[in-house]
Amino acid sequence: MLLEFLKESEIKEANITSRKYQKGQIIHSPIDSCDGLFMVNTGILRVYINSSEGREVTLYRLKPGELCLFSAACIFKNISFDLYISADTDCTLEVLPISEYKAMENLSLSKRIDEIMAARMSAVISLVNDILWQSMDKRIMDFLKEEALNQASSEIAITHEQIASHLGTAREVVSRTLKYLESEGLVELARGKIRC
Amino acid sequence: MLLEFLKESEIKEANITSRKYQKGQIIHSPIDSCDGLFMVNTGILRVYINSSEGREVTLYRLKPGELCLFSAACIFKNISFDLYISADTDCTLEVLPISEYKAMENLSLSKRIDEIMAARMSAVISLVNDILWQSMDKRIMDFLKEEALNQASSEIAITHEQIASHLGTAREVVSRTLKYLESEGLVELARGKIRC
DNA sequence: TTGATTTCAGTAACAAAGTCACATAGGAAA
DNA sequence: TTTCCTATGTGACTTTGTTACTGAAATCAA
Repeated sequence: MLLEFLKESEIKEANITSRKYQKGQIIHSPIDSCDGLFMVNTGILRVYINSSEGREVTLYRLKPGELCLFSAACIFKNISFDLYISADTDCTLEVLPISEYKAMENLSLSKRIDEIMAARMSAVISLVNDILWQSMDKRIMDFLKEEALNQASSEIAITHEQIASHLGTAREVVSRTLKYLESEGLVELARGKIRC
Repeated sequence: MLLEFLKESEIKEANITSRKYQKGQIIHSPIDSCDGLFMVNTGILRVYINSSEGREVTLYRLKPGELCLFSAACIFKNISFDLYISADTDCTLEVLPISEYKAMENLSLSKRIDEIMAARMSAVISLVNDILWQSMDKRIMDFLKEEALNQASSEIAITHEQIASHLGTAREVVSRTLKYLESEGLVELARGKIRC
């Protein structure tokens, strides 16, 4: 899929490889600042940041067909954030080594990256909007619905702690809110899973 | 300054114009989705979003020499956010009409836009970090310090309401926090101005 | 200049969300 | 079964957001 953005001549030279990751594995952290350009083939990636106290928040998730830019953070100057990327499910990626990307002079790829960047910006701005102006009830329900789609089941395998890490809040807050949602009949709770 | 990214031949053809705005004026809103590519010559722009209840939060600010991408939102597909841009101080901009940008096939300009976009992303991610994990005290003090630099004076002309709009919170919260900061001797308050 | 109006700031009472310190409960492993 | 680890529950408290006012300072109009 990565190939569609490359010219015929580039495809021949490009040393595109494939990688597999298991659910939960960390694919990229600030330590490895220049992995390559990833294209998601199967599975879902989670892109997130960390607070100094170890709390997390998911910025956006990447699905099959989507290109992961910041795994190759080094190609962008002026960035000062520490992004982490992990496998939200088992997944396979296509990787274009960064040296090959840098050697390319491909206007359509560059324009395509402009667009992808704008889409990621869109996601993060939408996150700001949610954090500031949505109630925790709604954020949790929205997250559960999305997760039910991702897992293709209304019975979601997830802990309160994991939900808290996605939403950037505390586990206790998630537990408390889920209890309330259960009392309203909106979800059913069990250890490590939620039906909605 | 916009010119430095353009080729010789493009400069000749480019119909770059200059615009002036006064402090507080709205430069771009979701209604005008395609103004052109702005370069800040003098002054400071404020890029922000609005909640459905009319609350605001500043995503980032643009200073002289910086390029404003989302004033030409139409050049990016996949964006679904409603950005507003206003003049934080009196300012002058150089404008490259969007039709001219679209006609260009300029790899270095496109790569440059990748980088600028990454820098904006950096700012918004840093905002997420602040909103989630910084105390209001610190966010307000940091904002005041930045504002003192921008206004080149420790006596800042600003209302509590305006600070609240920058930080995405309520005026009452700013008033309460400023009172506390004043009691700690960190700021001096007067109607419409703050010394820090 | 004075009174009316608008804008800015203060405040109290309450609600929602985050923090801290622990208690309990379900499963897995020994 | 007992032990232990992980997940969840809960109460007390702090911080931030909301609502509904009040009063004070600036501006405007006659």
